[in-house]
Amino acid sequence: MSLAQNPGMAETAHSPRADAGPLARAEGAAATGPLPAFAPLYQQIKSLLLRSLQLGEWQPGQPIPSEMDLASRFKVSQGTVRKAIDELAAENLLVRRQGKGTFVATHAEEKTQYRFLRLAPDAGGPAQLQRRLLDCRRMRATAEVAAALQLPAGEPVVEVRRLLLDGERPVVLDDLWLPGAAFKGLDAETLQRWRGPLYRLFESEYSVRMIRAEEQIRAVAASAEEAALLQVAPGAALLSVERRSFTYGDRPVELRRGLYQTDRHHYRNVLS
Amino acid sequence: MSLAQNPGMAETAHSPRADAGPLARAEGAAATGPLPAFAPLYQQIKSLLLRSLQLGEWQPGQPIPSEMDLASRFKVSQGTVRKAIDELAAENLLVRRQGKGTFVATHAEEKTQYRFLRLAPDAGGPAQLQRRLLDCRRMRATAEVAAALQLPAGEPVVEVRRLLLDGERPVVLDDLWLPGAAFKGLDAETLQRWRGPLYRLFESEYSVRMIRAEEQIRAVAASAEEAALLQVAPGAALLSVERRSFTYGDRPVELRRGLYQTDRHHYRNVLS
DNA sequence: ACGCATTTGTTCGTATGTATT
DNA sequence: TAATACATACGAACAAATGCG
Repeated sequence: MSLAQNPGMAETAHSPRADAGPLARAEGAAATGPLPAFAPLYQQIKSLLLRSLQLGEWQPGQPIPSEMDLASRFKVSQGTVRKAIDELAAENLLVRRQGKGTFVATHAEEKTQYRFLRLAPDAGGPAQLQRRLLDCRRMRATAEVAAALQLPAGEPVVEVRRLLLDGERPVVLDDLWLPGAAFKGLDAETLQRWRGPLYRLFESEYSVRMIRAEEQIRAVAASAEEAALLQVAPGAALLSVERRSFTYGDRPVELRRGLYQTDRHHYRNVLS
Repeated sequence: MSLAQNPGMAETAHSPRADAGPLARAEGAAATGPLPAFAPLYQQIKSLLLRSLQLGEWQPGQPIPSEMDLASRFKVSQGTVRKAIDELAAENLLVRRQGKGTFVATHAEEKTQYRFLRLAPDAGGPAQLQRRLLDCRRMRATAEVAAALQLPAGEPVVEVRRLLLDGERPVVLDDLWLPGAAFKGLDAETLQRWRGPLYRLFESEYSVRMIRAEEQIRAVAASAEEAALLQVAPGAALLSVERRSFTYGDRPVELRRGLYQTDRHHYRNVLS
């Protein structure tokens, strides 16, 4: 598809509005929902790149075409492509590597094992936690889970419960729910076999890439069951971290409720 | 000060290293500490802008010179200045307004009253909280407070305790410590008179601008005193939010410990 | 109410620097 | 060493928003 059908554009028509028509229509049909009809060129390019990411044209960890290739594909200057990529890189959807290319971000190679886990030990370096699977079953979504995942009530979901341990000491009790349709074949054995972060499994085996998450954090008192699993006294104060994770197009694909034992760890956050 | 003393630079020497010498020396003398001797031009411009902000050459809420003015002052192109400003704007130190100019960020006009308060009601819009001052006294820093504020032990500090209330209901109990030297004259009466966020007071009356903060979040059990103030049962689970706030040059200028009552509110965070 | 000047925002083009293969 | 790809830097032109006369 040609972005700029007006052949004289480069010389005479720098206005983004002048050429926004055809592209804007194409965007309106994308799964991300209707976009403003008129937008700067680089925003339109960004939307096109986003669409290619969403459609899986480029896979996580793989390079996207070079800036020059994209510029000629979209019939815009390299600088315009660059600005679009800049924003996607700032949103952690792409990763630039000088001399090598621009790559689709992946959970498969992040140095920080846990990009989304903000728990840190009070003393010492980053957390090194072991996983212990407690449960994995298929069920029908409760009203709450269905609402969080934007599914019809009663839809099949996968429910997982697990522990994260710092040596012998349980630190996190995670309950999470996934849309059953997107995670066909996910079961206890799959999870048992898996070494590594869940989001890496989701990405490599189920083509579901988490790109963003929202958390609601509270202090709660441990129930008897939770206390037993985390080896604390019933009623002890725990951090409740309720997370909704999203993939492309702001589609929620995971609901997770973590209970953190914060005697020797804390949740770290940076405000700026 | 001229950034590029080589008069032929604009025409012949686009290499950032070729002209980094004089500027790099100037940077090394700045309060932000030694910087890498060689850096891209726009990074050097960014450092110069940062220095002007730190020295108060441009005040919060006021416009900085236009991109063209800065370009001619530093003898670089407008695009290079632009990239430096872009980064400072991304860090929330500057605010760009099309058609008006670029302004030094300020706490005095943020729509979100509370840029740093992440507490949100479970239902309804953003929090609207009343302040109630409980205590304000001058004291000598404990070892812990001194370490957090990077002061010698025993240095004078201001200790403040206050409540934030949602209507009749206490929601936040804040204890905070400030370096006494930087906040001369701050006392209970000053705080009583003040309407508005503390950071706005700090900025306008004491020329201390918070630009960044780090938080450590835990779940704790309410002490008898805390429980009484927050009108919860002793031992109830509360969110403990320990915050260190920084001004230019990563200098810590506030230690704050908030206890949040999270029955009807939650701490909101976004991961990306 | 209108036009003009100013300032940031967008877009193009070109050249050179730096890192990787 | 050469080719490729991203990074930096310059310049130019026009668009859009704002404020002033």
